[in-house]
Amino acid sequence: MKQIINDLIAQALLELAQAAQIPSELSINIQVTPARDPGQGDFASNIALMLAKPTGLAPRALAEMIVAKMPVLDTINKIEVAGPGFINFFVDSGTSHAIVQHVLEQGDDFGRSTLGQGGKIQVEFVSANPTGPLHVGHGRGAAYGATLANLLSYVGFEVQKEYYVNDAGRQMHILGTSVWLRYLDLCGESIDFPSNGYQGDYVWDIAATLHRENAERFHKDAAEIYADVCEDAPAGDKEKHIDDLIDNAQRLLGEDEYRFVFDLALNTLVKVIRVDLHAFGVDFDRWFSERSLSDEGLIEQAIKRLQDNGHVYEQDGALWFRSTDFGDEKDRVVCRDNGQTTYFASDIAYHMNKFERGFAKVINIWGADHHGYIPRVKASLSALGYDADNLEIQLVQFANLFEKGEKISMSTRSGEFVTLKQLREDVGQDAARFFYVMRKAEQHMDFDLDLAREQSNDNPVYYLQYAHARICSVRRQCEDKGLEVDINNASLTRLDNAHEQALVKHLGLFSERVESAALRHEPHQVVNYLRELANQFHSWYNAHQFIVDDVELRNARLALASAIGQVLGNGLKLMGVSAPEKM
RNA sequence: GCGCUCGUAGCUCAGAUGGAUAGAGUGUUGGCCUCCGAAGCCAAAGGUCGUGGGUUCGACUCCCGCCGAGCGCGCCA
Repeated sequence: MKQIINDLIAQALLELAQAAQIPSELSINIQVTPARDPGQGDFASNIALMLAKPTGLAPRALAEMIVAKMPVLDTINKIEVAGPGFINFFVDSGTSHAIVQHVLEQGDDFGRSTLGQGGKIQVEFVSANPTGPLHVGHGRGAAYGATLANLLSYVGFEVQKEYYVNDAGRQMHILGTSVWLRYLDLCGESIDFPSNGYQGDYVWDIAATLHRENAERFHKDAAEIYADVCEDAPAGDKEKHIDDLIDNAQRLLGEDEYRFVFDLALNTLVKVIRVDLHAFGVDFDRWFSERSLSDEGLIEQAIKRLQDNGHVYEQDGALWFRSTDFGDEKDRVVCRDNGQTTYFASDIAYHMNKFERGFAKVINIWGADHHGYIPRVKASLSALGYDADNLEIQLVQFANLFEKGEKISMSTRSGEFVTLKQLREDVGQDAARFFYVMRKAEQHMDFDLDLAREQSNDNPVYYLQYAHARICSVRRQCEDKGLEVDINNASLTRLDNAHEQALVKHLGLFSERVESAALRHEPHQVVNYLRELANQFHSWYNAHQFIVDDVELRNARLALASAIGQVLGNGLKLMGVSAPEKM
């Protein structure tokens, strides 16, 4: 309908141009928006306001001219000029009502589109270091990423969901060494656990498994372990302290044995994370190992390609990528003076690999604390010869947790955090998923745990689910009463009160809203749409009886109700939220 | 100091490419179940859109200054 109106305006403008009443070469961007008020019809365009200046005509006069040139269509009852020069379109109710039939016919596919034309798009999200279980801070990215992937898929993209596993690097070594030290404790050694080690209970669990299955295999003497180790904080340097311990662990155990402990810790936690996410309704198509990049020589390849393109120089014994040539604020080291490549070098190789895999678009969902990292990654893509615009980095702000009115400070290192699993068990899967995507990603969000726990029945998600359950209940009532119900051939023109007309109009906006939410990466748009739909439904429900003696009217109302239920279900499914038939 | 994300009702938040009278939820106050599910509906109240300028027919939206919040600014990951 919107497109039809768009065409109408375009045609009218063309005729006006041909009649030389307006200049012919105008850059026009016709805007047709859903009207906000029934008195303003169904759709409105501000075209006359926008063209007032370039044509030198008064907005209202121009609007009248445009309207006069518009062909008469039987799908549009009335076109009028209002306000400062808006053109309002009143769509024939029979035409509007067709949407109800359309929804019922399309069913679960209503709202789908081919907008993406099968374009390959990758969404990488969560990608938390496997140094501990996921906590509530990771939940937002998980829920958001999964929903965004659903949306993109729904509008016709071929979407691949990926988790980048940081299985190389210092943090993982600290974890491996933490596990080993706990293991030594279980072996009876007296261990002064490093302040910078990972202190969560899960570290003990992994150490216990290591001890149970391997007995004394990795047992070394505490005196040797602490030989030549820098003193821990507060007297010494806690960073140096842990690094020395890692060095000793590698030396005493040897490469293979050290790797065994390291991999046990890594694999255990990756599995914990995968199971947690699955329970949260979030599944990935691929878990990409950071370590595989160096194993397969991709980091070398990436650096060589940068060198070949002339974007690398040597200084102070290190290799630098001249990212300032591409807008970064300073150049970045890719290979240290000790010969080791940096984390950034891995990331360059990783992103190169993403595009080598043929993705037309790559979306990274990052915590907002990584925003300073964006320019250098984009710079590296440009330097490698890719269009950096095909990498879209979506930042997600942290959710501040509040409990008993106080902000909870969390730290993976200290083991003090609320896990995603705990949250899910507290407030329920549906509420947790819904809560996270209710708000715009860039918006700072307060997450009141007490409220989420104690008032979970007041969570907005129930408002939507309740509407769906009510609709199902009405259908059950009809069955119980043995009433004749034929929603597929209903006389939809009987839907003539204000509530019904508003609902019909709102149903017609779903597809467009889903597309907008997908392209703009804003799942909350769907949430808001559904809340409005549920609200209109509840109002209608309270104002009118559905199960009436008039069969024709009853069928019409049940058809509309069913269509609403269908759209609610489709929308909730996109967010990973269930649409219960009973509550 | 520089950069990024923000600042909208008591609180939590919506307000796409600038458009008509800035909206929900929650909280407060008052109504609605002999009637399809009251986890609902209706009504009232609540605002200098952080602030000061600018751009124009029109600014919550765009530009600049300032105030305030969070986060970044390593040969860490």
